[in-house]
Amino acid sequence: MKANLSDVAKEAGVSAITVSRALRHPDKVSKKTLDKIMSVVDRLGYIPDPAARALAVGKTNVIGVVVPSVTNNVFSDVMRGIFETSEGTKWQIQLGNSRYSPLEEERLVRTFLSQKPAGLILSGLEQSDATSKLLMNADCRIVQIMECGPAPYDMMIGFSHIEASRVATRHLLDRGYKKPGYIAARLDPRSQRRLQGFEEVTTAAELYDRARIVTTPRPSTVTLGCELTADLLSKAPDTDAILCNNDDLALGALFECQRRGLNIPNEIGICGFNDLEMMAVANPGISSVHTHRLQIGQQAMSMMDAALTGSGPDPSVIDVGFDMIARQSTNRAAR
Amino acid sequence: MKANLSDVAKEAGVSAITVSRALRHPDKVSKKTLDKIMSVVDRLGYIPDPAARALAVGKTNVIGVVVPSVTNNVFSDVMRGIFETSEGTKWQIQLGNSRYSPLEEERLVRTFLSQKPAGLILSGLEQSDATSKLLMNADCRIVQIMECGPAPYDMMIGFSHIEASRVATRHLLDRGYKKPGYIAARLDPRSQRRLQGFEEVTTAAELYDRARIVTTPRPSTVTLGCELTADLLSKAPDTDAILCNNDDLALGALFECQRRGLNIPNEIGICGFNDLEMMAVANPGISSVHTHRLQIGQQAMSMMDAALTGSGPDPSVIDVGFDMIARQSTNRAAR
DNA sequence: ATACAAAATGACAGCGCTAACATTTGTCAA
DNA sequence: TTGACAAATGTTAGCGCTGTCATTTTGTAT
Repeated sequence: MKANLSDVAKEAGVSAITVSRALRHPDKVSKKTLDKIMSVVDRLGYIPDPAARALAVGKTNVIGVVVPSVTNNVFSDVMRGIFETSEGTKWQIQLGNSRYSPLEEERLVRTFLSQKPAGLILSGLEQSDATSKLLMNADCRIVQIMECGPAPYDMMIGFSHIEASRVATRHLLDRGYKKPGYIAARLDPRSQRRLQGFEEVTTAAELYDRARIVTTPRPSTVTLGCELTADLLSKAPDTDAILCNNDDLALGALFECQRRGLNIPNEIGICGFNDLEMMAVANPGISSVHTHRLQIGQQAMSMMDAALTGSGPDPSVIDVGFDMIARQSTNRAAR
Repeated sequence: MKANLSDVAKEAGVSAITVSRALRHPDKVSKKTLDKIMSVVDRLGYIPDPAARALAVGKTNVIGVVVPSVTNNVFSDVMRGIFETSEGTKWQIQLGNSRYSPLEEERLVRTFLSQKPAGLILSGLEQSDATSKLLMNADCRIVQIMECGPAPYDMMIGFSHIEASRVATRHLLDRGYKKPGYIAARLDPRSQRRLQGFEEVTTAAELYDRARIVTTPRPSTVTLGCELTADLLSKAPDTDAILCNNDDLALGALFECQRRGLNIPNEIGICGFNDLEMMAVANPGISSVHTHRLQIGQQAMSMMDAALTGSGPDPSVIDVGFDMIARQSTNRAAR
């Protein structure tokens, strides 16, 4: 039923290898035979078998992508960028969900590597030792995404989370908030660095108070944002600003404060992280650190493509930065 | 460097096929040789080459999943269910993003089929003619998700969107709203059926008004919810309830109405669709039709697994239903 | 017309694995 | 002890493709 190379070859009156060449290196085949072969390919609906090709070449067109979550808005934007940019290229995206587990990540990397992928896209700087070893010896290109840091395996694109949260914290202090708190869910390494930035800056300003930091290992949701805010306000009722580890929590904080009749931004300021689209239209608009998630996905994929096709330079490490977006929720009246 | 079957075989003092059997059909190999082989496999860190296996067997362990969006909350929940449930099985998920384009879907199905997948998971009832033909002749199991309808290719899991929106519309009428409007973005087939349900019920109640239906092909966002609401209220200012095609739009509607100082639910009622987690904690809580997205993903995957491993019955079509969740946003005071 | 290089095409082997069949080994009853 | 049968293991071939090298064809300069 399904045609293979030699079927096409027979039909076109050439040898199999010529058909292979026509498909892979059209410039190595005369115009005339190329045309004939292509017409036969069309007529027979021939589609090359990727497994056979992979076996012969020892490489696939697969690019493995490991993300810690498929539901998190941040990663879905990144994924969208990757998918978008991969379209029209020969690269085939294969997605793995590590669920924030280094062990699961290791398993995924192992599985991906066994498929002889052309490339691997991973999140973050730190991997388990075993994963690191696998990656160092891996015979494929690697892009680490989301963060920027020293010693990439290969290529890297992201931004400094600690610097971003320093900027957000300073923003709160600049606006005159004196008792800022911090709420965070599921502390992955990036969240930890963000918390660290907050601690640094508040400590330097002598405004650090351990009681105003509320965290939980549970996954982040808007509902959890409400709960953590309630927690924070019961432990430290005089808190006058909340820096949220992400925007889900920030929206929850907003809802919770509204319910309590707290005036935002005067009685309490709220600042999120990531700047999800909805932050701009909430009431009041929520200040947030805008992160270039889509761009990270897009550029990760185009770096990968450039590296694999050998086209263009190899920028290797890109810091896409971030933007502090100040909105109503931290726009405290001068006092 | 990397060990293959015959390396293992040599080391274990058996033939290659015995190693293959030890790995694939351990019961066909004596306990003694099995142990020996396994220890060599461990020692050499042998990992089978999936491409070679695929070529020999003419089938892979890949299950192709085509979703229309990777950012939409609905599909990220479904994806999560699929990934979760695939863990621990031998099935390898391969994700494709059709971006709501039937042509892109066709391309993806074609690509997936060329890889001889074990199964395919697709969204919705309708595919392009070409896609349909591919699927009917496909040598793999198929699960259609999100909707329930007649004539599945193979298996199916979802719910009736038209019935769900009928119920939501009746809910609004039951609560005494007399001038309900409808807002929708990107009208995929499921959204269209939801709109249809709204039209049916309002027409039957003699409350249908074309001017109260505002749609746009743009992708759905909270911001767009604000805009569509503004549109609706400018075209038909006396609208007293908004049924939103999804929860992003509903949240946008809430924000917009708040900004206009409209009392929710008394001056205007708002009802969403999907019941995202945040609906419950918004102010006021937003009524919504709860859909079992995670469950759809999970069950789609377990149906697939059962069908492929031949274990368990073959329920073929499952309607997971939906639940109308009434909250404050439609709780109009009796008048 | 001849020589020669370059372009186009082909023959062959092999990537790593497994299905199908073939052979050996083990077990048990007569 | 022998034969019959089952269990365990092995041999062979081939899945569909492409790299390498060999051969043929074409184009060009003399």
